[in-house]
Amino acid sequence: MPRRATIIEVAREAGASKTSVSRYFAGERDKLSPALCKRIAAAALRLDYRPNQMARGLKAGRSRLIGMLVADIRNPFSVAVMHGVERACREQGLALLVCNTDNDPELERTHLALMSSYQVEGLVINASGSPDAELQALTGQGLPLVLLDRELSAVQADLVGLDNTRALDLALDHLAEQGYAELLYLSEPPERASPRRERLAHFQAGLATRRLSGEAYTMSGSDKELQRAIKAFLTRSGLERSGNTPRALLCANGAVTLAATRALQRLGVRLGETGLMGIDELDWCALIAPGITTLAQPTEAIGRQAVASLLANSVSQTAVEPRQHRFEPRLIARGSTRLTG
Amino acid sequence: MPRRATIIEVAREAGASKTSVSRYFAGERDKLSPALCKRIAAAALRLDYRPNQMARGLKAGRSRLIGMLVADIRNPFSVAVMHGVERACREQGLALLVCNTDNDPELERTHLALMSSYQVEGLVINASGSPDAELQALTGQGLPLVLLDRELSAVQADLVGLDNTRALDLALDHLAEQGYAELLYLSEPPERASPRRERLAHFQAGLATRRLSGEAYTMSGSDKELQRAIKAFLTRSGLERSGNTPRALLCANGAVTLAATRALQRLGVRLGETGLMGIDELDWCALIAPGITTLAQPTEAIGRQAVASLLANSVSQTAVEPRQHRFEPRLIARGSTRLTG
DNA sequence: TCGATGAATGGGAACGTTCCCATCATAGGT
DNA sequence: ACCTATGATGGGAACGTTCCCATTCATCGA
Repeated sequence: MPRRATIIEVAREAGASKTSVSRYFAGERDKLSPALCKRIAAAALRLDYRPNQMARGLKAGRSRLIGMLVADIRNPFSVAVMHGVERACREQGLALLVCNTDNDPELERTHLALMSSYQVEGLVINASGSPDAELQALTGQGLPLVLLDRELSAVQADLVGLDNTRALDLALDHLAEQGYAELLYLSEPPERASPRRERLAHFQAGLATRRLSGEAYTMSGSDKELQRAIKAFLTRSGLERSGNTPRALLCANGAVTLAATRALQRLGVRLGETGLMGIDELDWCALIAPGITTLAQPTEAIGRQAVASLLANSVSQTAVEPRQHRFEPRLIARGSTRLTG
Repeated sequence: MPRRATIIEVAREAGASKTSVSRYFAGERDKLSPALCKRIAAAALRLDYRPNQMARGLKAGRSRLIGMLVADIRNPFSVAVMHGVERACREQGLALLVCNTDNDPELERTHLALMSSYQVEGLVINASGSPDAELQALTGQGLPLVLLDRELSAVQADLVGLDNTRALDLALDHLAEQGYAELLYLSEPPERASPRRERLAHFQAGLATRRLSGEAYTMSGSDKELQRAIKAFLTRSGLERSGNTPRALLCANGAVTLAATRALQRLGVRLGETGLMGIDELDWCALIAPGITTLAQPTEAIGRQAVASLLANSVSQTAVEPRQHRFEPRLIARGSTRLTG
């Protein structure tokens, strides 16, 4: 079983020194004479040489590795962003070490330690808990961090994510325009995740100016419970105006949209007549009866920006003020927010 | 900015030698006296020491890294398997380096080289092209490989994936049982991906014994084309029996199911009356009108088995005969294969 | 009492790089 | 002709580990 060739063997084969070979592969070919370059290239090809990244990482402290910590890898939003991150990394010649925490703060800590032990050069973090101490330690060591989607107040780092203010403005405008007057906002528990809090807050804040009435429900447990809450919202008599005003559900993210759709189907509700709108665009939103209206996040751009921020922060070692990169959602209007009456 | 502590510093702090500290962290604590263990533990804690995996990987040749090459990271099936792989790795103290090739054979080659340069200890490969030469080189170096879902005849490696024979038997049995007699099998181009070929072959092979008639259509291009093909299938007069026999569509994977569902909706077809069934279970299959019948793959198990195979092959250096691990799908019967008439 | 055994511990080379510094030739300015 | 700047190249230490090989010291059977 042939061992992999080392830089020394290439050097010997090419009749050069290991320094020259190292230079060649470190992209300093302009410092080498064309003749030497050619010899090294030939030798490397003959021996199928590839620089050992472990050795590189050890000596130079440059692992060329970016870590990405994802709260839930089965969330299509996360995967879509990851796709953007991956592309951006590739363009920079970086590899991506992915860790999924399954929303377990304990596992999150473990994985953070793991990534740091691999000397990652940057970390994209979609937090599940609040590993503040760990992250502070890492930034303290000069490791560039980017927070993805979820904010962590104790951590000085750039944030990339959705412009939640804009998102809720868009959503509320659209729903109001379409004639819905009473809204039920559905969200997962907002305590731990900052976008949930922000969205909820902006939902509440945006109602008055549009003369909408609305309330929020937090999905804590079972589908059953959610179904009951929706039913209660839909069947009770009008609040502000007399008679039955058009009502709509607004879902805080893709998971909620899924659960809400399920519940509405069980209740036998006709979409459109009862409005339904969700943040996050998913494959199937176009397929449910008249189509579900969504706000699509520019996931690819978010991913790319995450890497860009990382790179920017690793260049300027001086601790710059953390920046926020908020991206605009795109409204995809479909039948679920079209009153048929 | 504090540099990270090294093994030497821990040794000094603990009043021990670096060898002992190394032993401690390599899991050879039983070779150390309890007193020394305690001192080292305390020192490591005080200095927040973490072994440098790059150095480890260099010296011992053990990177503790597993590479996973995914053809399409936005495919929910791939992500689900990846989730299983990740869990299994975690249990073994392995980290996962993920590369997405976006179905680009060229990129696949690049990523293979990348992973090998990180000295991964095993490779899970969901191939997009046929990087035979590269993979042979890697196995030649003693790197354990596992093929995921897609077979590569030139490569001697275990395969984990779906039992496609069983899958098509299940599908055809179910459809026949439900009273459908004429089938249209929809697939993406079967040339390059072995499961597509296998499924198609077993579809064709399984028709006769069940007295089904069927044909296959390959989705090459636009939704429009697919829609036209489906329409042709549905509207032409009965083939074997006179009159209109019940007809059904069978989709080779999740992506096809999505496209077919879209097409059927455009055509205004009622599901059930026209049967629809797909391989791969997706979030939304339960949500489309009467529910779409699917064959669910045990993705988690597939992922775990991939890692298990890797581990098995890295222990026994003797080239064992490659094994195939074929998993049974689970039928989830829904309304889309229930004749209402 | 003594060498043999074995357990606990430590010193140092090696893993494959990078990078500082040295060397050497060539050329250019005086 | 000489000194120096410049460019091409190479030697060797170092990065933080692991692991082979000592070394020490207590224990034990004869």
